[in-house]
Amino acid sequence: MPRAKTTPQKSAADDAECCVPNPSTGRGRARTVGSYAVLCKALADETRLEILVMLAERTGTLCACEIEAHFDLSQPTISHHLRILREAGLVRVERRGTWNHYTLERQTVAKLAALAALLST
Amino acid sequence: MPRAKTTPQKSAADDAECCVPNPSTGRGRARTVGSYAVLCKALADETRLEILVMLAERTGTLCACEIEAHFDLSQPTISHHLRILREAGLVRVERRGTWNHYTLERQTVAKLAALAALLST
DNA sequence: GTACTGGATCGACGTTTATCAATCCAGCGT
DNA sequence: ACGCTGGATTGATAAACGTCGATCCAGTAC
Repeated sequence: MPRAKTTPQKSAADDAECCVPNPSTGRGRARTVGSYAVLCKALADETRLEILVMLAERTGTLCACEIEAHFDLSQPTISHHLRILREAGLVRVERRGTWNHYTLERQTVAKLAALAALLST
Repeated sequence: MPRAKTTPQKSAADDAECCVPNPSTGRGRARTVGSYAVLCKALADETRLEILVMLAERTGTLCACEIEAHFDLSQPTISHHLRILREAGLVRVERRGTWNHYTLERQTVAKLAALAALLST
């Protein structure tokens, strides 16, 4: 606990405080963070990041089978990653007949940029 | 891998292709991703995100004791999170006497913006 | 109808992660 | 020298995560 207030003398270092007095502690928007946590969690995997880069490189859509062909992972694993990306709002799926076409949800990517901006303030 | 690609030839479905022909198998540059994965992993925790927001709100530094006082977590847990943030290059620590002062490493935050830009291409 | 195929879901297994209590280390003060 | 204090390190534990094989479901083609 920051108990350094008991001796306010200017003994050796007057500013030997542990930190700045910490006023009002801007506790305000440090609570909106949960929304970004799920987003970052979805991005915190190399496979998922690579999928997103694949989608970003192609402006069009990409079907799941092609995504799957790009990795040495099993089909359930890719399906699992796509599910996480979908639930995070990072990709959108469109069923065309039997095949699923995925597109990047750039609106959610913008949220990542918003986080970067929030931390640059 | 029994699910090997059978390369759906034009059996009967003329244009019912699963996706665009997929030429050149763009396997190229989707490899830079590993660098971003560690960054996102460090961000993929609510506590760590909140610490970063605290640091971003204050332009100055923040000592570990004050960070610890903000959470209901034990001291080793906070120390663990700070370690991960440090190893990810997101914060820089400066030992002043007994206390450790942390500052946000905005250069690394810029890397997050770079990822957002990469995905917006 | 049956047969086939793209994809999701279900268990299960091994690894990683967040958390804690206990301990250890390094400065500071008397 | 001591004691005290801020922080890091060390196990240990429980939850979450990534991966797979097996299975199931929904379209399509025959």
